[in-house]
Amino acid sequence: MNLLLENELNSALVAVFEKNGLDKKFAFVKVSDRSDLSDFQCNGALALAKIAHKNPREIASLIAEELQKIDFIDAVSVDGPGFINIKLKNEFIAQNTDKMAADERLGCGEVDDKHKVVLDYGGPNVAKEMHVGHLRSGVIGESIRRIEKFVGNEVIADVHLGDWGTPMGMILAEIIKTDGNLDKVESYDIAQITEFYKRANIRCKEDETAKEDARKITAELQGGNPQYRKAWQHLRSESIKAIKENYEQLDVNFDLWWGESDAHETCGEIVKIAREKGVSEIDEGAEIIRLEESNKPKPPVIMVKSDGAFGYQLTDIATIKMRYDEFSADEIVYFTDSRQALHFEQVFEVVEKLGIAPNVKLKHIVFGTVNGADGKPFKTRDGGVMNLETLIEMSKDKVRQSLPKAGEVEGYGEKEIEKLTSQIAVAAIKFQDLKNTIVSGYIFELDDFAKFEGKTGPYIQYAIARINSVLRKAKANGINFGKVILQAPEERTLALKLAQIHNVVMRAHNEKEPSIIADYTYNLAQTFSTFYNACSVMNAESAELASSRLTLAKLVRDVLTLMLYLLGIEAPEVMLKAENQG
RNA sequence: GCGCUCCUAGCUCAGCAGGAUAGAGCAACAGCCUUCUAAGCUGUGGGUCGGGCGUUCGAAUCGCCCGGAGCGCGCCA
Repeated sequence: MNLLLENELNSALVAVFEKNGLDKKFAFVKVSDRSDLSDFQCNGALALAKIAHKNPREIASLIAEELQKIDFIDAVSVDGPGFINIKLKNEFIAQNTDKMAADERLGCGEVDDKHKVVLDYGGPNVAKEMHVGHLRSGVIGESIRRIEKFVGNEVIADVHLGDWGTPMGMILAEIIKTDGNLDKVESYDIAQITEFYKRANIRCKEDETAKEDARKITAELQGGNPQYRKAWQHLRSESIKAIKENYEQLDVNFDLWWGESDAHETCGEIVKIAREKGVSEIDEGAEIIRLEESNKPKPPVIMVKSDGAFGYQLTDIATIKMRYDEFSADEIVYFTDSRQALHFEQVFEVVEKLGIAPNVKLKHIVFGTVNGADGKPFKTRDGGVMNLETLIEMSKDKVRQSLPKAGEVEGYGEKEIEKLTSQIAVAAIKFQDLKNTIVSGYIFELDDFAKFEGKTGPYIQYAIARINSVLRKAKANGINFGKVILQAPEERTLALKLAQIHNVVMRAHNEKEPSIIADYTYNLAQTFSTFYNACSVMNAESAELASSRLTLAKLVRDVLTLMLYLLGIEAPEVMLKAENQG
């Protein structure tokens, strides 16, 4: 059950359209583009007129006349070429607001076709430091995970580690080159492991024989060489430990910690299935599957490389089979940047060809890369990428400057201040990322992740903190929650904005686009701030009005808190301020 | 060369199942703290929506062409 104001309007419109023999496909309203003229508008008359070759204003007038009679509608007008502008009665909006306040889901409905969805995001690699390039996938994925759950779907989130490719052979080769053997591997921590990887990476770029060694070791590792396996286990578990720390700080969560290596056995099965179906062939020593090239040229999928190791596409294909077999997933969604678009096109096509996951919806949500000022994927000045840890610390430092020191405020010792710092810093970072539409990517500006004014996470947290403060004061002054009365324009605007929640969540869900929620959340916080400035609770003209405003304020707080939750952001109870601040 | 994505205010971006004066944030400028937290609010200035052609009563939104940017294109993942 959702509490959209549009529902009643739409069904009223359908009745009017049917009565007049008009195609009810166009019988719907949307939030008005002209809030000065109306709350909602219906553009159906324009579309109908085009088809029927009639005067749009005539059709619009016909509809408007019928709408006038409806009791919850305040005013209807036909404007411009044939827009139908509708204003609702205040009492109707107020009642709806009361219902929202009483509803535990705040007026937001669930999806009709609940299903099971596997989300594949994060995708960190063993032995590689997590950097800002890893931010988007994790942050977006976490938000989608929460949205999916909230709308009623069953969700399984898989981090899907990169733990099975040539980089594994590269790092083992590098360690052997340095130590002469793998005896010391288990004493290495993540910093040392990362160092080895960096050196391996440089070496393999310059030295073809080093690359050759790495490939050989990779193939043997995959083949089951016990010595390599044992060393690799250590690299893997050390990496996971470090990765978990990073994700924990950002509140990015997973149900599964699968990796490419977990698909190894299934990879073998896939190769067999492909052979049986006769879709694979040997070409230049590799076992490949050719793809349709009718619409555009596409390289074939290399299942088994000429050295016997599995190609990375095969692990993704095998993983889909596993998710289908083990979880009977209805939908699998991947979140990676646009550079992997072709990869997933190929993978999905092979899955289809082999029939290993029938009726599973496979989606690749492509997002833009995090770019530097030069428009290319972000690199720091020294050519590296900024690691995630540094970014978080930097943002925290900025937050600390605006907070009181531990002990300065009663009840806020070191632990509490540190928690506040992290909540605000993480909000700044995540919101900064999430407010961008997925596809477009963004320019990485270090300062943006430590900004707390304007369209930022802390701005929204601040609005929530102010409401909490009002609620505390109201309680102390004996003001209770009451029925919503819409008197001031700021109250009305706020109530209308609140009523959009269901549509916002559903759109974000359908489009897999958290920025829709981010945008709305900021909008609502802004609308609230205007209301807050104009409509005092404590000094309201009457007790009824004070109670009404209190209900509105609390509802706003609850909606904002829920929206932040869906973005993966926490809302602190208070936002403290350092002495020297404002 | 082929394919994908993109080009909107000084900067970073929304808007794009065609519609009424193209919106935010930042930056700039002018106001607002004996009144519920000024991480806030109010207001001002700023745009030939990359260029052209077309479809349409109507195009930032759809189609084609051109220009510019980024990414990808068989044994890296």
